[in-house]
Amino acid sequence: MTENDRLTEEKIFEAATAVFEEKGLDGARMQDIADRAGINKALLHYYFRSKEKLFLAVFDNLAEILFSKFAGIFQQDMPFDEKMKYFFLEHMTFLQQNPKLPIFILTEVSRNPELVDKFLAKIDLNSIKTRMSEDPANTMPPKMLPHLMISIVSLSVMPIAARPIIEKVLETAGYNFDEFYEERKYLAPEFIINAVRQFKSETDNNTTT
Amino acid sequence: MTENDRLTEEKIFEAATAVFEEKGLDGARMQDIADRAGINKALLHYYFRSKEKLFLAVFDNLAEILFSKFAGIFQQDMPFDEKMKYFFLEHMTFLQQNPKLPIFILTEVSRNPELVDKFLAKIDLNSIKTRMSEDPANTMPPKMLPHLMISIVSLSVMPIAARPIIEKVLETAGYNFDEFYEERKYLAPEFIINAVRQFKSETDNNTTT
DNA sequence: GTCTATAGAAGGATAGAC
DNA sequence: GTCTATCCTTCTATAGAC
Repeated sequence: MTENDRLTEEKIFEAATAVFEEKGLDGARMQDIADRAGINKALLHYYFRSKEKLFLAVFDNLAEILFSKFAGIFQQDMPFDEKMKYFFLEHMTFLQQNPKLPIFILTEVSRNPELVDKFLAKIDLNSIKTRMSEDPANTMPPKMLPHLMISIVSLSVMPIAARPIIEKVLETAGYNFDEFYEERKYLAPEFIINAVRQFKSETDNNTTT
Repeated sequence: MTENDRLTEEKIFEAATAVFEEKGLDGARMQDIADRAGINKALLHYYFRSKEKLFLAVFDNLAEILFSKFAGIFQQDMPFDEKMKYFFLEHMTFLQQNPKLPIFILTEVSRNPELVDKFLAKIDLNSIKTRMSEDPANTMPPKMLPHLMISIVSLSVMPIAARPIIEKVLETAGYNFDEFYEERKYLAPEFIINAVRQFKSETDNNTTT
């Protein structure tokens, strides 16, 4: 029955992931998770002891997924401009398929900052930094790197995190969110590339002056 | 006792604002709000009937504050570059003083999108659009305006919304969040201005070709 | 208007049968 | 391993005294 075990535990885990992602820790109900998994509440506790432990397992997994997505893409070995185009295409498509993920992580982390430590340990930040600083960025002071990286992530994440608001505003102006989002996959990297190129030439000017 | 009424209702409202902002709708407890306001639970219901009604009052007020902040700043009458510098300085300082506000609004709206309608009615989107399109942006297609505006807001909001994560990552690299945040008040507008300037010259090239 | 006391419902967790 | 039944706590909400 080990096969059966695995299946049940997995069904619970998937159901819990969906419910926590949708409702958050406080809004999630063990009953909802049980219903969604097609079993009863008692089994949840048999497999995961408590709501908190179940939540931590789910959070851990989701945080890993979200952050390995950053890391994986940044670590691609290609020129900066290509990397930007590749990142936004991949990352924004990923978020499209996981629209609740950013808000879930941001909210839970905001209300319980200790959660951050758990998943940051898993990520090799240095290798991302190295990869990023290989390209045009090496013309900028190291201090600028965090700004650049956070700008990149901001442009990618916000449209999904604020989707209900953006969608309504766009509708008011006669635009469609899905179209907007597809456009943005291509415009966002241009935006970054332009900003960096401009910055680079400014730095060059300063240096040559 | 009308004076006293106003005071009590206001105390409750302030306490509720703090608790809802911190814990969200599901995590907030009427008991916490009562304690914080220095009264008892029964009085909450005397003034606001139910938790939901109290929440709606609080949400409404906070959404108004957050969005009037956007609108007010964008409506300033000054050249585009100045407007950007002014916006990031004002807005990021405002968020610094209200760090829980963005996550609160984003989370509640994400879990109950109907909330959006309520506060969007209050905002004059057209006047913002007009103000924005007066400047360099009138060299870009109208379709680009939403992208630009959402990019601006993204760069301003994300550092606060993701603060616990960013803070830890920065620390790992030997940087300090507060310093980073102060730098960003000045770097973010440069970033936008550069990206737009570059775009503008590209458009010009295309036009002259 | 403000309080104490309590109703009534819901949710997390466990006992015990199969 | 899975279920039913139930305990116990917590939370919203109200009744009723002052």
